[in-house]
Amino acid sequence: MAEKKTAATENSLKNTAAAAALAFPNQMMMIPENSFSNPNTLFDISCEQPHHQKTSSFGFIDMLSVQDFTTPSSLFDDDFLQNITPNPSSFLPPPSSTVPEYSEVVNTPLTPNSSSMSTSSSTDQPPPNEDHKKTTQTVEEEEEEQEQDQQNTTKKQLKPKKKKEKRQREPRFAFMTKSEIDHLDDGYRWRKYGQKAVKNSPFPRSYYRCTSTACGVKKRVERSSEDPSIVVTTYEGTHTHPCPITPRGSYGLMPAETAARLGGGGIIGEGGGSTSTSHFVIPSHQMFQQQLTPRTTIFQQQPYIFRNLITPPPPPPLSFSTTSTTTNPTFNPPAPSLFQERPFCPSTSLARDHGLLQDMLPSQMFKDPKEE
DNA sequence: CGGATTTGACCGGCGC
DNA sequence: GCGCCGGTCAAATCCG
Repeated sequence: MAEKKTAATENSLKNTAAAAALAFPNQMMMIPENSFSNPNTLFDISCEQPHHQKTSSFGFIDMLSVQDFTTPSSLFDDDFLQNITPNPSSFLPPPSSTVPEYSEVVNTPLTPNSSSMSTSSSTDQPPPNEDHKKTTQTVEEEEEEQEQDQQNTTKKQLKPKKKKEKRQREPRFAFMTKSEIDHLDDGYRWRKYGQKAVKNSPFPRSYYRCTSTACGVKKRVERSSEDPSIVVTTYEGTHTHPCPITPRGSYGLMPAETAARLGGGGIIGEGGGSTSTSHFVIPSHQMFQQQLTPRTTIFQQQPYIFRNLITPPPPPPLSFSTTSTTTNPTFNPPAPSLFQERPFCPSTSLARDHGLLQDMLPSQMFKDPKEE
């Protein structure tokens, strides 16, 4: 079970990265979490976004569901892939190889401003050496810790935890989305369990948990204090269940399993309940063009992989909440095929994702993070 | 009425 | 040791 979970975790990381890259080609950035407050990094790619932004308005859902791009582009290099998928040839690697939670990948910023992003890092990020320790941890240890962690989590965090052992965190993925909607619908059902005021920010941070039992995936949603139009969504953990999305429209074609591995990623649907959703579609060829623009900046730093997607402010949110790819009045989704063409083949999705991941991000982005 | 949200309290980690 | 802060709990409340 733990093994399964671990593998899933790894896969989620991989898939999420790929999906994010696919979905937000020219908007995606991976940056340290505390760089969220730095709008410059965002504007670097968002404000200057040309007209094509409209067509790049990828929804969160789309991002998570679109995976089957078969592009020859090779934007990922092995470094990154190995960090994300230590065992690229196999998608059932030993759990210890997962450790994406501390995958240390910092991408070389493509923008001048990005330096600010690379310098900052989350406070709870262990030093690289520690990462290594983690990665070299034995499978048993990992599993035990994960189980313990899970138990602690499921039972109650108020319970005394094992000393020494720092609470291990699931891999986290942060998305920055330019949206009026705080809680983007990703196809999963979330229950809000807390809200806290964010220091130095007028906007509170909301805490959500996947409502599915035994699924400990959490996410945090907050707005950038610098740019209120930007929503930072941070996922933590991996779904252990299929996406509960209602089979509406083409989204139903997305393999639930894959969605579940997306660490909060999923497909649009009723899942979010009252929350509105973003929905964007972009043609694959366009995506790849865009992702090659200089404004595409991707940062990764352990233990998180941050993806910043700046999506244009959605029209009336409700217009995005549909699963139909043609409901966006301001944007003509060229490719329902993005979803429909994708074979329902979860078992191969990982391999696909791997390839996608590799294809989606510039190799230079995944060079040695410490080069910064 | 059941599920989701709100919100104040609580806990643990961390820095000083 | 203490205070700050992020994260979580859980009772109260809201809502469909």
